[in-house]
Amino acid sequence: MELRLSLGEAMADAGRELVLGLGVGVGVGVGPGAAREGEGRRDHDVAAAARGGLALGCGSSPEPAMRLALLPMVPSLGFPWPSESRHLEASTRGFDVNQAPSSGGSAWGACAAAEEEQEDTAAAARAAVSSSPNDSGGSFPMDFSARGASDAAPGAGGSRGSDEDDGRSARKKLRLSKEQAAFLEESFKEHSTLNPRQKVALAKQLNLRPRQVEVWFQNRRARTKLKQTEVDCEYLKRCCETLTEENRRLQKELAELRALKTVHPFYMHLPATTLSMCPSCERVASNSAPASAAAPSPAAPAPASGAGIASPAAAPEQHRPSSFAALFSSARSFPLAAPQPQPPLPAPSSS
DNA sequence: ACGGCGTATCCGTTTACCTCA
DNA sequence: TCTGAGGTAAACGGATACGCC
Repeated sequence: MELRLSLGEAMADAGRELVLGLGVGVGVGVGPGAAREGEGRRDHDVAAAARGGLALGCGSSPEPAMRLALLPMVPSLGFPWPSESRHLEASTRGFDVNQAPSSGGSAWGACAAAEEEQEDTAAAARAAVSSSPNDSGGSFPMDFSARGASDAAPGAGGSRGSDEDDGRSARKKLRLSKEQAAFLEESFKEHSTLNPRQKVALAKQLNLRPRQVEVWFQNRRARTKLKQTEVDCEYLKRCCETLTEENRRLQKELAELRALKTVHPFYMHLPATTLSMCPSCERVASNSAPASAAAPSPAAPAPASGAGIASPAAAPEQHRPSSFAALFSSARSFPLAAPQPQPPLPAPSSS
């Protein structure tokens, strides 16, 4: 597995909240399935992923064993978004992959008035744009004029409006001004999807075509998803490394124990009460019952076909592990992230 | 129930624009 | 100063889902 990771600077600096409950078999559900909400539309999948939440499910577990909230939680700005079932609550969002533009006011507060008047807003946007061509947004915040807006304006109004609508053959790609981008970013932080009214209102506010706003949000969602995928890859990479290290440690321990058994084959046939506990068993016992040192060891022999985790509740009265099965059955009780130091091999008792 | 239509989003791709060596 | 490579982001077209009639 080769993973290349390139986290954005904002992501690298972002405050992160890592909630782990990782099982061994890491099944990955990023966005879809892991955070599906209700209707089962793809919109929700991406939106859920865009919220910065990662759910890693472990196989059969019905609920995600791990939730990764890697992006900073941005306080709600209280924009007046219309409540729709497909829209997500603002409190759960917080992605700001690129930057968090500092905007003094509410983007949607500024748009609210524009949203009220809904009649033929596309035509109004056209008129607004045509009034300020090639102005690189010098009159922010209330007058957004894109560079080269005059080129983009004629196609306003129609979904999938193309530059060829006005007879031009080559599409002219205009760069949004910093102010426009910041405004869109603010809006996106509040809601990652737009309904038609919001789109038109934003377009009018920014002197852009609704199609441009739509495309910007689409691309923005794609960027968020890409960043989230990179973060997911990084986490899975760390998981893989941890598990590899754990596997390596267990293999080494197994080899040592086999060697021990070969040197002293009679070791296994001695009565349990005459055996001295090997360091690994000591470790298992201490991990399983740290609070009750005087209590019988819970590291009882586990069935070979068990789930691999010795259950203290299921363990009958046992004094000491009489075989190495307890060791193997309890291996999973070790915390993955904190490999245990390797104790030296016990000097085999010759008595 | 089924199909047609309009509209929405997502995805992959193209391409204009920008930066830098 | 010019130029080409590479990156970024706007825009496009197709696929698909959903609601309405």
